[in-house]
Amino acid sequence: MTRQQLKYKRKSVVNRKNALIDATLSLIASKGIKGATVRAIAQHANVTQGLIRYYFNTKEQLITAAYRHHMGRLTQVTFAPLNSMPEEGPATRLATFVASGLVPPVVDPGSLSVWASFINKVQNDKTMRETHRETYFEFRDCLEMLIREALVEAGKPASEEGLRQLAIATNAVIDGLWLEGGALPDAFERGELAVIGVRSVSAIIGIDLPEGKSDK
Amino acid sequence: MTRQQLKYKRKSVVNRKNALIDATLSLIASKGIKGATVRAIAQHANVTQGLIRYYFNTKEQLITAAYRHHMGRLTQVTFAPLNSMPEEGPATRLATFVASGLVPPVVDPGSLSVWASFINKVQNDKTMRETHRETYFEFRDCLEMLIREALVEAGKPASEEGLRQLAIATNAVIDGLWLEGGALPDAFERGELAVIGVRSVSAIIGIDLPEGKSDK
DNA sequence: CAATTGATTATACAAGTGTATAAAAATTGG
DNA sequence: CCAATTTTTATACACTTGTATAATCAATTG
Repeated sequence: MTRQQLKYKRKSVVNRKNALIDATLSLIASKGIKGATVRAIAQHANVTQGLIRYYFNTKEQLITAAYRHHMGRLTQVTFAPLNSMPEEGPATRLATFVASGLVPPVVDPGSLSVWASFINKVQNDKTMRETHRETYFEFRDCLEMLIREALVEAGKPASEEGLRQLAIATNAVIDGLWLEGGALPDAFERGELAVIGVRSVSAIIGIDLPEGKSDK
Repeated sequence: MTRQQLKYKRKSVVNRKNALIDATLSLIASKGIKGATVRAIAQHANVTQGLIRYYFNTKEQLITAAYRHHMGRLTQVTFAPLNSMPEEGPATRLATFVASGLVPPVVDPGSLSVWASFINKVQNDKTMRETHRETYFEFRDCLEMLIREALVEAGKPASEEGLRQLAIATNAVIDGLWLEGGALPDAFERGELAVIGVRSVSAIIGIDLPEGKSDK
């Protein structure tokens, strides 16, 4: 009584894990957390459901890994432009950083959906809460540094408390525009959010920032 | 073979519906959307699970009603202070409006969790998308009006396009601070978000707004 | 190329899910 | 106070969920 089994190709561990994580994020992005069942994930990744447990002891582990992956990608995409222009002045660097978080693929309904789906787990799971906290402060500290340098350059240095508040405010502008762009993608012109973001940050810290981010 | 049935009190339709909606929102706030099962909701509302279907044809209906209820409450709490001071000047009214959305119970982990839990459904369900759209533009249009009046008062009227962008930016500041306050409640002092919010909006629109919102 | 190891599939299972329906209790009207 | 109606409970059901395990196939290695 031999059972006929489908043919398959073996993949490396990281390939499989990434494929499963991608399938998970893709499903959460489109159908929410409820759409990310083990069976749906397996189907989306073109494997059978048993394989998931071979790579992840539990579904919770897969979900947690997917969250880290998503946040890591957001961070990476946002920081990349900054790292590729180490020789520019502080004002330009700050403007670039702000704008890079306000265009696709960071601003995106799916990206927002994934982030939102994890919020509750972040609040209840200690590990995820720590990941979230780190991501947030990584952003904010970077902003604070960029703002400090820009203010020094302009000859208007601020106090530590002042810097903290400016960083919180600037971060809020970015997060708020990111949120709105993801929640109502049709309500804004292309590139509009980035322009508004840079202009607002410019006003908040009291420094003229270069707006016309050359598309190259 | 008569079965022993528990005693109970009958309640009015609106009372029951509200109780079920409250239980739903409470569960979503603490345990996320997955925690809001019909059985858990019924237990939280001290009824048996069958009753839910008596008041709501389907669980989807209950969820949708809960979403409307939550958004309506947020709107109400934010607009209440504004409506209670119709005789104040535009600047004061704007500052009050901004600040009222940046203190509890609007800024709150549970409130954020509920909002986030619905984001995906909002993107996929036409009815909920419309509710969301209306809520957003109700806020933004109100902000735009307050900003317009404040600018006129200060003798710096802006163009329509300029006003639109200022409203988007101001709304983003509020949303961003709201989001951060709900996601990391321990990261900010009490009242800090409101102060930063008013100060930022002040800088963005270029008008001095009264900061010290008297606690009365 | 045979044998062993490791990856993948197939299948089963218990628990939880939303929904459906009949019985029982509470309320109302005559 | 009895009959009719509405609200609430109790129970059942089919389906989905995450997990567990054994069979089977692919790759590696000697």
